[in-house]
Amino acid sequence: MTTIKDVAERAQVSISTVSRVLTGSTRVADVKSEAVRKAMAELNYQPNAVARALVGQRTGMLGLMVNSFADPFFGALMSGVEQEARLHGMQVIATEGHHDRGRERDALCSLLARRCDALIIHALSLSDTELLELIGNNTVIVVNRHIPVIEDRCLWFDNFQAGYMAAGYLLECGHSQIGWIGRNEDIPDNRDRFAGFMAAMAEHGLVLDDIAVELAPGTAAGGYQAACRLLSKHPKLSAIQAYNDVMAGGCLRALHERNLRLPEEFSVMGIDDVYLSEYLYPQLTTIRYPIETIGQRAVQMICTPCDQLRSSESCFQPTLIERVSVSQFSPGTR
Amino acid sequence: MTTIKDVAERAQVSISTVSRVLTGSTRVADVKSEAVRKAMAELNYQPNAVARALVGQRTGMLGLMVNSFADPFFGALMSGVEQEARLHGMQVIATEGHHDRGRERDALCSLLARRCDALIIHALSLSDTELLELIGNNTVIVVNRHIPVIEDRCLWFDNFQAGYMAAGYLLECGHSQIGWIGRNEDIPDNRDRFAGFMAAMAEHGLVLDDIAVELAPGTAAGGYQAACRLLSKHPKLSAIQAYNDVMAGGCLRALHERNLRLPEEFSVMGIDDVYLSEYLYPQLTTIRYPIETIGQRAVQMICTPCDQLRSSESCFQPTLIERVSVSQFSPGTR
DNA sequence: GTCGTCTTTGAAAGCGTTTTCAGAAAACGT
DNA sequence: ACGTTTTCTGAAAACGCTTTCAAAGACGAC
Repeated sequence: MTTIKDVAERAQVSISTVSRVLTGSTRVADVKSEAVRKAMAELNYQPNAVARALVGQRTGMLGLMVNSFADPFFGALMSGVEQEARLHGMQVIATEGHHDRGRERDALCSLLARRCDALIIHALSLSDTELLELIGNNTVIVVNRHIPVIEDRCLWFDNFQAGYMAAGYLLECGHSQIGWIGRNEDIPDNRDRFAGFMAAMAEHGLVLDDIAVELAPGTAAGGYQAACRLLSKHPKLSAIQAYNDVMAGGCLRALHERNLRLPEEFSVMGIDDVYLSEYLYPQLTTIRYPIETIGQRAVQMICTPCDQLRSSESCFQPTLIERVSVSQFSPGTR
Repeated sequence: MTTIKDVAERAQVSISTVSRVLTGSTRVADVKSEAVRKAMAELNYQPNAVARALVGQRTGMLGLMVNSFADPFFGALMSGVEQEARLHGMQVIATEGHHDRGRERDALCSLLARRCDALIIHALSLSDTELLELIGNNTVIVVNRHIPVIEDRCLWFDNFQAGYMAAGYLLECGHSQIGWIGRNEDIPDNRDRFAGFMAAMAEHGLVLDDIAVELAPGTAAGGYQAACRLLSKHPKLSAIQAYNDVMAGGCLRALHERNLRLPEEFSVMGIDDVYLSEYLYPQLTTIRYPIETIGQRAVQMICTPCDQLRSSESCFQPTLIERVSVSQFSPGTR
């Protein structure tokens, strides 16, 4: 690799001068500056970002931890982060946490050791305390999580409202026999969405006993299994609300297998609005979780000086995406 | 940030000694080693990876360029890369190329400037020459592309065979009126898959004129549009072969809208076997592109000494994934 | 012609490590 | 008790850059 020294030699100047034309910090005489530029081009010189980071105490790297790269939800998050990062001349360095405490811990340590200028974290398994301890006083934005102590550095989603809105929409469409398919892990997202769902049901005079609930892993297969159980136990159901789009996808399969015409005979609703939901048949009516926007926003919070940052909510609100999978309840169709 | 110097001071030793217990390169007396370890723990010391990289001429970073993080195909690639990288103690640093020459160039330069130990590249827009020029003599694995000059550092997929296999399967199922939905961009993948498709058709005595072909952007929407055109122009079709799963997804929508019972009345086949295809209805029969494996393999090629590397093919072979979307042709069903 | 001011430049220190080198201390053999 | 080997340690150089500092010239004012 050619270094600043090689350039200096070739251009017959000191390395300080080369550095100066590189950073543009100080005026250098046109003759020399030209010579340096020529030498750099001839040697195909590329400044060493590692050395720069060491002396400048700034790596230009943005550490990102997500659960899994393969999950479209995180794909969207990463895309949002990368786009905005590029705008600010930063490079994303990413790790998977895999919903595992040890891995999440390792991943964070690794990012920290690499001296990222800031971290964007989506951690599922670490407790608030552990997380806080790990991040120390590094610049960190926590995504999809509300940790009161560092509320100003969290961006989260109103999961309660999402569940509430979803159920509200189904009720509005005339459904009253609505099943819930949730995750069998006790994570806050699940709790809150279910709580929102229940709140809407309660407002319509429906209480827990009336409601069909099945829990399963948060995968398509899980959604499928839960739907199968739900359908056999509660034949009068006319709609299902799933924890998220992925589970809703599995749910749709179960319904197709029973040869139900969708959405005429049965309605399904998701939450998240991932990439996937447009491809499902019928296209999934869902609640949008603006995860890509949250990714962008996180980077903005990091890269924009506080006073320039248009203040905005840390809690993102859900919006209803009306597609095809939910229809007006028509009794007796089935 | 606490440095090695702080630790040395607290442990009453020189920084050399601290460094030695850190790397484990040389024996140090138990007393001192203990003292150092204690000091490190008390100060919560974490070695600075940047400084290490500078002196060690090794960053432990693996640069990865893909088209888009949000695309499930690349999600799978990234997952494969990250898993294997972690195994080798390397950190992935990722960029999007966005199928844009300028961006791909910038992205590569950025990764190179950061002195990644190796690069894994999926570039769509850069020409072979440009790519070769950019990578210089850095360690690089090129994915999904066959550049003869550096064949030993390429991993690609037998797209011809994939197209051939897909068409072969449809023909085997008794279909003879088969449409092709391809991309309207002239990229090698598309060419090769189509060529394979045509070769299989030719073997069965079908020539170009008999075959319905529609081109569109390589998205679900593109697949949908192409399918609509195809179906209206060629009412006798009983099957469609799509360029990939995503387009096949759009294609399925067009068929659903026509109220065809799938797969009894119409068969659809994809290529890639992305995350998505299991969620489609009916679940997509497709040709598997082992992209995650390719990602792992790329990292192995980088991190494993040549002599230990079980030699294996650079060209990955397709496999048929039989799901539901293709059925035996039964004349008159429709 | 002398002085002060400005511009431009190179030397050198420093960023946080690893590693080489050589010296000190301990252990060993006779 | 004395040389010799071995073990352990600290000083210092190096990695490639940025930035401070001070010196050298250039320039204008008096």
